[in-house]
Amino acid sequence: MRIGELSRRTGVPARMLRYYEEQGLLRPERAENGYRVYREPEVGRAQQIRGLLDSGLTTELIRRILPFLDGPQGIHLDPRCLTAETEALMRGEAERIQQRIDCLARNRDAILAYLAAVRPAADASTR
Amino acid sequence: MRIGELSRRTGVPARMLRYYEEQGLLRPERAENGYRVYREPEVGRAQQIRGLLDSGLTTELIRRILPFLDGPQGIHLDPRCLTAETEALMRGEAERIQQRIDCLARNRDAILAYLAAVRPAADASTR
DNA sequence: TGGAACCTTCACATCAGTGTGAAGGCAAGC
DNA sequence: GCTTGCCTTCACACTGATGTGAAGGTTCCA
Repeated sequence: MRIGELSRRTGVPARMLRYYEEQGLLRPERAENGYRVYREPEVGRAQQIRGLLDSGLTTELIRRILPFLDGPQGIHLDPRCLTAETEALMRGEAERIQQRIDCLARNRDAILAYLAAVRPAADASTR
Repeated sequence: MRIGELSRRTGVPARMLRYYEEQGLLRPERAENGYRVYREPEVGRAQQIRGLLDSGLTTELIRRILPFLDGPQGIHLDPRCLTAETEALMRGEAERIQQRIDCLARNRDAILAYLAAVRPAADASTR
């Protein structure tokens, strides 16, 4: 598929898909006329990148951990490519991601606790 | 305490503390000489703001939900101030925060699953 | 054949968060 | 006193992510 369709299917502006490519996050092939050609897996990939960026990760970090994140089932990288340094990076990043999660969860809970306290019945009725 | 001490205690640069104030996130009092004077609760508050910014929330959003987030125990806002619109905003934000959490958790799991698969023993030994 | 809708690259602009430095006032110790 | 360090405001600059527009090539359909 071309960039327009991927944009429509993911909700990610075409401009951003080009930017992600520029940053080394997506590597679409090219048709003979120069058009970008995306395959099916790029749909999830683009959304994943979007989510991580929204969560405060930088393109630089995403680029480094993305190779290890190929979907729920698959480990697509030869373990021999994993240097001790890279492993340390990944453990550190997992930890920092965890800290973000904890921070967000605390604040989500605070919001929900407030709402539950103010509108005791609403929580059940609106869900 | 003054801005320097708060900065040292929180790890947040003084420049940023001034910026958060400019954005309406912190409201320190002023000494007679014009110096900012922070109280004890601002320590946690500054760290909370930092964490939320790092997690991709904007100062504008933080400013709007912060009044409802006054610590684990306390609801410091009169429920009569909660309009239906504000309540909807908060529910929406709680949901978007949840989406961020889910995204981060998925990727954290992917990282850890990869590491566990590559170094089956390391996970237990390094923790 | 022509127009509509898509694609390309290039470039400039905006926004939030952050860094940094200048110029000057205040406070505490030698 | 003077120096040192902290504080103030103001301002300019950078970075990363994003918006937007220009100028031009491609695809497709009527």
